Amino acid sequence: MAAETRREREKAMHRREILEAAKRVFAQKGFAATTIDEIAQEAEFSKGAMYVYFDSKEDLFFSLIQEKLDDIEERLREVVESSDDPETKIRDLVETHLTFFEEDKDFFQIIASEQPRLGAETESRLRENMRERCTRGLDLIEKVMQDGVSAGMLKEIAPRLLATGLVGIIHAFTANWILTGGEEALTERKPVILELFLDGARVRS
Amino acid sequence: MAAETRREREKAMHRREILEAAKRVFAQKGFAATTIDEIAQEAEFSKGAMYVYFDSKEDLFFSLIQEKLDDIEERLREVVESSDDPETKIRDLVETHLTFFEEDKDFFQIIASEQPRLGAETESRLRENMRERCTRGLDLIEKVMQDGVSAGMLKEIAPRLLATGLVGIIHAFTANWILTGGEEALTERKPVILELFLDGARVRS
DNA sequence: TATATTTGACTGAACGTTCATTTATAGAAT
DNA sequence: ATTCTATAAATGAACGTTCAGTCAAATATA
Repeated sequence: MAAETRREREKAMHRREILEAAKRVFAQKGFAATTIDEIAQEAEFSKGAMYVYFDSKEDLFFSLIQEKLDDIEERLREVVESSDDPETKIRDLVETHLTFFEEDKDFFQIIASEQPRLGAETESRLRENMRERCTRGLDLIEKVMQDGVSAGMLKEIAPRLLATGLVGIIHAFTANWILTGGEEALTERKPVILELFLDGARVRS
Repeated sequence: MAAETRREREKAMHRREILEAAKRVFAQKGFAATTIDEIAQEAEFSKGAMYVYFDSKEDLFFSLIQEKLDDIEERLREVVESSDDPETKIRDLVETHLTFFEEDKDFFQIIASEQPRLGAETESRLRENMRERCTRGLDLIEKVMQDGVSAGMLKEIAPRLLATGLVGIIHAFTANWILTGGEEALTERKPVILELFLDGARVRS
């Protein structure tokens, strides 16, 4: 009975297509400025079809976000749970981030513009959920930093700040990469990011 | 004739009040989700009064943004034009940024969430203007980095990337500061930011 | 009294959501 | 094979709401 019918396969496919279309529009306009009509047009379905697959605009948006956040969280968890030393973990963490954003610029644009507003209070359960997931991701990186400090590999700086700093650099470089057209691969910037984070910008005296 | 009447003074004052109120609402909800009615209520004026002082919602938003961007650009320019050495300039640059955001969390929230969408194409002249100003600010910092590299004080890394990295760290720390309630002064994090940017997170071997 | 300021009801357009209807499909009956 | 039937998928017109922006009237000021 695991045998899927063609209808089931097509329905799942259509759902995917709508999600992909929505991602492109949300990335360009942001959640509030995006209309269901635009998404429907981009997905080449009628407006009504949107409500066959999703309950509401919010539901559509968060289905999108959550899938991706689950994805990156899993990838980060794999890196963290690998039994390598802290420095290798940091290098892999950067690699994972860059690869992820390179694969999906649109998703980066979405979180880059919606995440800042997570600080503002809100009554939505879905937004609460998104904040929680983002926090969990940072927690993972913080853990790696904690290990690095304990191992004497990283300076005695609050691990949360180390995590914040590294993610900040990664995001800034990604934004810059998108802004400048994204010709070369984003992952090419991995060495510069690591050099900057690990040893800083100053020439040793 | 430079003598301002009370009416003129009051009108200018009311304009300020509306701008301040708008800033609070925009910071919490973002441009698209903010309504003129909310701003009017926050400012304790009628909706109609908004259109006495501003042409449109966009006009109101960009009046706000531009004033602040002018302000910080001027402050940064002062730092850059001071004839100190590159390292001092970088330290002052960080100080200036942190002081500015500490004075005005709301403004930080606004640019943090609207700036990412500047990458997406748009037909608005005002958005174009905002992008230009942001770019000019980064150009200024890039110039400092360029000087640092030329002076042999900074590593041979593309100055644009150095500027991007530093601003990324500053923004990340500011966002973290706001998210955690902002108890202690943001400027207290200046030493950590500088340590991180100049010498990195790794313990010297 | 004349002028400047402020108001809030109003307008028309845009939006999210619903739903009666149409279209497409899969299986049953002939 | 062909027709019939039941079900699922897709549509787009219609609905109620919200919102940016307007304006005639009211109020305050000089």
